[in-house]
Amino acid sequence: MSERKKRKPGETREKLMSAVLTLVGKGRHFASLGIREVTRQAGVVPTSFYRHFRNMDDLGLQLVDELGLVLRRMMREARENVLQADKLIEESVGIFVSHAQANRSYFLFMAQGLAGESRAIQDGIRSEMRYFASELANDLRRLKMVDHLSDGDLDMTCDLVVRSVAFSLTDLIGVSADDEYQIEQIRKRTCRFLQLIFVGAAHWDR
Amino acid sequence: MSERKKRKPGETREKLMSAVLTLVGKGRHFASLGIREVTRQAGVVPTSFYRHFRNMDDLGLQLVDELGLVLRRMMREARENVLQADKLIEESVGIFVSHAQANRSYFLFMAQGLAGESRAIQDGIRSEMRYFASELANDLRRLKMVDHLSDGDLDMTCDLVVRSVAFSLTDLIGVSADDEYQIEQIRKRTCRFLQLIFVGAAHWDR
DNA sequence: ACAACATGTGAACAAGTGTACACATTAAGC
DNA sequence: GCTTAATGTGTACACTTGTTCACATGTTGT
Repeated sequence: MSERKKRKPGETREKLMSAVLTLVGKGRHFASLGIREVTRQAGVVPTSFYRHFRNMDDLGLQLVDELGLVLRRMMREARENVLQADKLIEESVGIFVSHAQANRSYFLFMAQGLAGESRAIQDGIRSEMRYFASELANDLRRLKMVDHLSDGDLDMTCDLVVRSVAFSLTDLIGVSADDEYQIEQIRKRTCRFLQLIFVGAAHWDR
Repeated sequence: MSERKKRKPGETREKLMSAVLTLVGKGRHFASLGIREVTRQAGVVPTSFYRHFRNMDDLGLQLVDELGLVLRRMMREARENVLQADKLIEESVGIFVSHAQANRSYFLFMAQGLAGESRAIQDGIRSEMRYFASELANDLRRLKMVDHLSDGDLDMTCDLVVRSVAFSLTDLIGVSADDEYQIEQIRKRTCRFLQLIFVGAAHWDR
């Protein structure tokens, strides 16, 4: 295979997907976007859309896949940086918040998709959250922090943790991306939520 | 004032608002609805819309107000029926789930609005949730169940409770309205979440 | 070099959109 | 009963929408 010429393959595809993210980042809702609007934002003729996607839901599903990559990157960074257990929550939530800012549009899209119009996208995002929760359960087991919990109870706990963190996305929506004070408040509150949950888990028995 | 004739005042207004709820109940997202589509569903000519609302966001805001009434009715029913404290969680979650089924469209609209396109609607729904959480805190204080918690910690706990219940709305979206088994699963899981949170609150200190 | 293919483009269409205006009907107040 | 305001209706206009088609261009494999 030789080196690529002027136009990289899949360049328009990327432009279309990031056009959606741009519009979502500007406050638009995915469900209200049309093909023409997206192609216009991407600087491409409407017909090009069909070269890469069958319809908007198709594009949304591929965005969910990219979202999965973003989440995995975040998870890896958390695993590398959270070494000692005592600051586990603070570190993890901090990494989450900074990723949510760096990839704001992806997380906005995620928050929208959970109650969005496309069932397939809903399921995709829910599936990503389940995977995330199960990985979290694995990590907690490995760190020997939850030996007294049954597998089912640990899964439930991690599910609740992931949900609580995900819900804080709706808080982040409400503040402008550079309002450091408000973001710090959200970060602290999310930490307290998780601490409360882990205190509950530590005293859970039945 | 005399009795009303054929056309009740505000009849079209109601028809428009419930037309939106009908469409949302069918799986559509509020952000993707247009004036013409709503008036068509309501069996009304497009121009009538402007007699009652300035635009779709205006209608959405008035729907948030009605949602507030629905939530208050639910709260009243919970207060009447939850007498003994030992079954507090089961009873409350049960009442929530049954209300969420009876007013499915309202709660779908609520779940959508949290990450919706209109900032005003987002804020409205968040405000309803805050009110709900503060009322819950009052009740718990009155029942003498949380004497060891400071006001701030109690507020946080109730906030987390309300969020967890609200998040289960996104679960209810995913199942058809008559899938009793799945709904029962969601009910049980939500109960466990709340139990875990309350165990955490019972052992919370600092 | 040439065929096969993937990708981008412009014009075109029918259908749907938001909104304004003038007009009809009804309800309420004097 | 008459006036006034509120509410519903039909028409119209300028745009936007999704989608198709025929065609141009560039890339790849042989």
